[in-house]
Amino acid sequence: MRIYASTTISRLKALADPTRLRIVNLLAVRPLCVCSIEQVLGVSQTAASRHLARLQAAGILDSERRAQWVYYSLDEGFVTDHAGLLDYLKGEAADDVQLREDGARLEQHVEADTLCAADPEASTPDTVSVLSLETTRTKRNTQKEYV
Amino acid sequence: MRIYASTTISRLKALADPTRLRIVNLLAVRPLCVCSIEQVLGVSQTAASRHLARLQAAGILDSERRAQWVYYSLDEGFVTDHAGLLDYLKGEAADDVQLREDGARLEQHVEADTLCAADPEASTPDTVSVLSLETTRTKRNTQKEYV
DNA sequence: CGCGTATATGCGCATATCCGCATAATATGG
DNA sequence: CCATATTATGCGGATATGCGCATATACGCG
Repeated sequence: MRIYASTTISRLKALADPTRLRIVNLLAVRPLCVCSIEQVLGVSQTAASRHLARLQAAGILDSERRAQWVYYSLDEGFVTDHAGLLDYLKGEAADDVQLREDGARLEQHVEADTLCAADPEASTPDTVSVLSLETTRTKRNTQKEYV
Repeated sequence: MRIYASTTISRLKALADPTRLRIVNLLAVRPLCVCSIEQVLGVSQTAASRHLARLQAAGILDSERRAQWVYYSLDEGFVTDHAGLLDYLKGEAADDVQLREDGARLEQHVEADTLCAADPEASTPDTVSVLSLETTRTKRNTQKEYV
């Protein structure tokens, strides 16, 4: 197995995949759990999990477990240390049909409140217990008909 | 063979390779012929040619034949349309040991005038004939002892 | 604990990538 | 035309990547 001399390479490699770029495009809007990403992008659970792991290994994403769900978000260090790269990608995304459609689809799900679980941004784990989230949506598959 | 939905992906894929990033790092300084790139980076002729072709296919490099030599340079359109990406890469290069060493080695070759052929920037093909280049260096292998 | 949901991972397969060797293609000069 | 130098490319092998299937793991709940 090859070890890359620079992590610049692993970052670029991580971003050089259509599905992973779509994921970063979504997470630039807001953190999401794995099942939401599956929903919005229409990719398999396996693919979503694997691509997310790859992006996290490259230092691009961070993850936080909350109950059964794992929320992925852009890594804070990545956002600050590689703002130039992120800005470039956002510019490219604005010109890309599929990435724009993904963003629109995400927005629809947010407005219709059809994402699999509560908004992770609404509160930090410290202030509100996971147990108090009554709006939790269950069973990933109940959403699949909407797609 | 897969066709990528967006050329953003092919650009990132092209850059997501250590040797190709080293090549872009050199060509950001000045255009170079294939044999000079071999010299400075210490890579095989095959590898240099293949990586250059990949970068050119992604729209990152441009090439111009002059006599037996093919000079590669950063594509003008790439530099203007993707300045953000290029700037990011330059910033990363400043922090990368190998890329800095490559730059220093290139500078040494330039100052010692040990590159394989005359400076392509000195003149355009229109103003000065190829035949007038007396400083042409020949036989790629004569330089190899210096490495 | 046992069950259901969400996520991660081992495995095999198809394909892509990277490399070196050999050779072809291009260009110059005698 | 022939020899030489530079660059490109066909080929095969080693490795990496992406995917789906099946299964393991983590978590909350009753």
